Amino acid sequence: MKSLTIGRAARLGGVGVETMRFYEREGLIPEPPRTFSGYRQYPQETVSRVRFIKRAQELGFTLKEVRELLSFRASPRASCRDVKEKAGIRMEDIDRKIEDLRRMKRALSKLMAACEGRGSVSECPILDAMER
Amino acid sequence: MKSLTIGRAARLGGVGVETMRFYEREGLIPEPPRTFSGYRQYPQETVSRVRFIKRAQELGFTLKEVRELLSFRASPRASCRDVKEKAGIRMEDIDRKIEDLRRMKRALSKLMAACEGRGSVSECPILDAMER
DNA sequence: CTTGACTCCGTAGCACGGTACGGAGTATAT
DNA sequence: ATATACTCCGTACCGTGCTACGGAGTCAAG
Repeated sequence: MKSLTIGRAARLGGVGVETMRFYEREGLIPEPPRTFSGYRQYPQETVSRVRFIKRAQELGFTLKEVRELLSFRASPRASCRDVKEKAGIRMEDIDRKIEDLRRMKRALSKLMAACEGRGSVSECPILDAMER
Repeated sequence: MKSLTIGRAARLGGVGVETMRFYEREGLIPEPPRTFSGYRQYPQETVSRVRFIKRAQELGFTLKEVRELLSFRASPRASCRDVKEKAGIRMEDIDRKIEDLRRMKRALSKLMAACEGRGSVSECPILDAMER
């Protein structure tokens, strides 16, 4: 099992070098051992961990939540239910966000439909609707 | 037409005093005249401007975009079409965001469905899916 | 006239997730 | 041997939209 330099680990994890160091500062990946000259030596495991983080982000989890998920993973006391609960919170948040965006979309498309797209701004129904 | 202190204008605009000063720094509202002792004296107009900003935000516009909309409003060279164009960009962005969220939602609900919600984390399908 | 609410200013901080800088030392390929 | 690429560290900065602080001065009501 050979270890990886930060650059290689970053490439394999799909992030930048600075992001690796950022994750370390944030406690998302453990501090790796160092070479004699101070270079970080990452085990393969850290690469999967970085990918875990990225995948969780794609599902909408914040880094704070990712930290929790990671701590669940580490603790044998944690149950599947804890994870599902977090996922449920995520879901609700996603639903809320979708709803907000739909509202915006409806309002905006109504305004856009009212706007012919010609004439001066002084008669623009879009701006008009916002003015008052 | 009497002028308003920052506190009154803020209340009427539905924002905080600090927000008024922030908007001024950001060039979103004009610098008002001052009293002898340095107090800002806002015309009613500024209140509508603040409300304009708030409404545009509700439609998903960033403050940067709001600045553009405001400059359209000010310039007689700008046309309704410019505004509609910005609104179109907003729409596309909203659609993209909704799509992203839907993707997350789909993925997440699939994972949640696979998870019974009991047992140890070591067998949690949600975490499993993220690990690799 | 006093009290309390308001205002002034500049600067700093928050959350979020990174990104960049710069000067030094180290590793690697040729 | 040398050129090039990589790594180290601390700190500062990005964008987004505010929010907070603190000490001093001012205004309005009673």
